[in-house]
Amino acid sequence: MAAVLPDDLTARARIREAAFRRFAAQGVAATSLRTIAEDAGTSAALVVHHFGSKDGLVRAVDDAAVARFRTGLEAIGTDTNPETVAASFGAVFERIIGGDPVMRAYLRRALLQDEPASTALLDEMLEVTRVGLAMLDESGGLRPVADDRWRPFQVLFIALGSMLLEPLLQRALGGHAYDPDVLHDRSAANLDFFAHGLLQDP
Amino acid sequence: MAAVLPDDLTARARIREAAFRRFAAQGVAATSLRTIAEDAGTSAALVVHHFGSKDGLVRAVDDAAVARFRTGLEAIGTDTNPETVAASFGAVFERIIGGDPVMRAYLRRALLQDEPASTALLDEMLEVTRVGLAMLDESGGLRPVADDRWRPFQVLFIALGSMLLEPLLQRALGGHAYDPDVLHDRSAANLDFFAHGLLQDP
DNA sequence: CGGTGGGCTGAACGAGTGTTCAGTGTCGCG
DNA sequence: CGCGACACTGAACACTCGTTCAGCCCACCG
Repeated sequence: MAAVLPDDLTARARIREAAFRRFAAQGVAATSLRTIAEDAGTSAALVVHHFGSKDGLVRAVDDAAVARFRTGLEAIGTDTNPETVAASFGAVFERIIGGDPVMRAYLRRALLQDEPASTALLDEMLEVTRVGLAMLDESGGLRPVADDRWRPFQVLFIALGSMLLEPLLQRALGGHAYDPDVLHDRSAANLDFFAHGLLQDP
Repeated sequence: MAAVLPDDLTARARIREAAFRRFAAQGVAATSLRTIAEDAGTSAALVVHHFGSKDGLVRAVDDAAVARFRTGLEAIGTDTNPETVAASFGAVFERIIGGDPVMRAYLRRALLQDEPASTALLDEMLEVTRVGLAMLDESGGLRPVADDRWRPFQVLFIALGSMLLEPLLQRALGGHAYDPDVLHDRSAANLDFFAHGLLQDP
């Protein structure tokens, strides 16, 4: 069951893309070079020829994924309107990865490991969240709390939760968790949650 | 570097425990039967003798983990005081797994897969969350919202986020994310978040 | 034209995998 | 005591893994 990949890519690019998909779907350890080679329509030896070793391939795939993610992040980073920032908090990462199931699966696996690439990605997300919160704070949009260390994490958990537990959502919703309609509803609910919390005022 | 395991367990139990730790730390695919056997102080053949196959061992480890988790859950499930339920929302799962780093790592990996055991665990967590929310709602503690489908997930994401991203927290905090003091502060912050949200009232 | 170099291959290697198997020791029961 | 049942072992099996290597093809350059 070879994955269908565009023919108009170099073999090197086809290999990297095939590896990206396999790593996302089943993890690095469970994916053999021969499987990747078959997906890419080449031989295992060519994989080594281009990337030196399996580790080299893993690094190349990681780098490409990080770069792809950063590009999406920069496109959003130009948005400095506090109100929009607040409204899109829950949707920021989802806008980047909402349309890319393979990327979501890849991130899901990457976030669990403590390899350099994963570490960098996570720290970056946390930083973006902190910057956004700081902007919101300057404009007086944030409710003061006794201990503000946890706010970035709370925001991040809500934003990433639907990605990390996508399979659970899929099951519980009985449909695609990243369907545009579903995503829209969820973002609205998250914004409401950020604004007022869950509990009744006493 | 064989892991230190109690001598007063049957070989079968030692094997299961060693497998539990290895699976949690490095995943199933990256763990060989010989490594597990060495940790348990026995031979690879004995692993097969007791569990039939590696798959059988995986299933046994999964079952044991699920059982252990359920036991913790039942101990909490008897608590029906609405106020306590609200106060402990963020800490419910953390109280079960807060003192057990191996269990946390195991869950972290398990939640990503869609094997039966992982699926059952997650669905169970979601169900517990729903029941807790329903109790809270009956006592009038929940703020009415337009779309309440997402509430259980929001609660679950906050509760599970610190476990799923424990390595990130560890890095960002510069200390143990499940240190009792840290855990206490985080639970308080989460309760505040649930109560009032993050944003300033207009 | 010959030559050079890079993309690319199949076959092979050694290491490690899960699993099988014949056989050893050691209990408890009739 | 004898005997079956059971826990347990080392050696071997077939297989897959990542990696190596000699060599093929073909575009490009002098």
